[in-house]
Amino acid sequence: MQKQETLSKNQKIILDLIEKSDQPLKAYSILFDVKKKGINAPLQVYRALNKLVKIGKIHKIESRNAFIACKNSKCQIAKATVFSICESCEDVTEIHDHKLSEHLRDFKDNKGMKYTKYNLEFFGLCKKCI
Amino acid sequence: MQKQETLSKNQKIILDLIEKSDQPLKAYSILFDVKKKGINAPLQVYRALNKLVKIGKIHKIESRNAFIACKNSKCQIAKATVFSICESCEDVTEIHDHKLSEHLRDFKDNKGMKYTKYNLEFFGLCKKCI
DNA sequence: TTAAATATGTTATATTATTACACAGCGTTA
DNA sequence: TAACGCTGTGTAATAATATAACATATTTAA
Repeated sequence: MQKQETLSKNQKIILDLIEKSDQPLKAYSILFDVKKKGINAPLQVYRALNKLVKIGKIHKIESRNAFIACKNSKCQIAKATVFSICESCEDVTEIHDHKLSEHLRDFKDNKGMKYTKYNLEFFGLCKKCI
Repeated sequence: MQKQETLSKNQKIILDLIEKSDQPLKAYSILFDVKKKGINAPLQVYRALNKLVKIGKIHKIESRNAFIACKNSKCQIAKATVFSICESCEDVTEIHDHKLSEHLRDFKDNKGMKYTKYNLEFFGLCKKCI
């Protein structure tokens, strides 16, 4: 909870914007929208985005280069993310599936690698687009 | 098998290069390397890459914007990919884990979405970098 | 109260990817 | 065989995504 309160001015502006959207936003579309709030340069946006990703307030949809708010209040750290993406309407939903999370969390390869994070993206067609 | 033989000139040149590397290559580094073979423009590279991804000969590492050859002869279609990525040395390995694949293949959300594809990337530290 | 860490603002530039246009080769089919 | 669709090539221009470098301010903690 206190994480939210210690966000800086730019971070708050950008998180607000992303939280108002239920779909992922792209960096330059964010930039366009926050110009009226005095944020003028891409770097200002990317700095805020990077921080927000780091603290788990938002996630990056890697295959789309876009950023979506995390609705899971428990998810303070962006270390385990699962998304479904409709390839027709581009609707993106974050998935919280206990069983799946367990499998992913418990996964061990045979190379002795130590995992700290994962990102899973499912692609297909949503109900509306089938 | 016959897919390989029907690749075009540019597609072959670029697949050869990627297959010689055990690590992912970036589009513009590929472009640099194939200039001596007469491929001069980014678009020529991206067109070949897109085709090779589509037929499953290579995969895109989304979090790195890089392309790696698929070593799995069965994997003709890029529809189910799992990678481990070392965040220190950037070593990337494709993972084939039967049990994990099963769980991912069988996953159903509660939204009636029809999945055709997924991509999973694990991040952490490899044995050498721990 | 100084140092370290974090954030800001700005300019320029690097990196990644696509649009648009002209044309070539190949197999189908009418 | 000619017309067509499909896939691929080549080239130029440009769009979209992201970072480097520098100067300065603010907050935090010792």
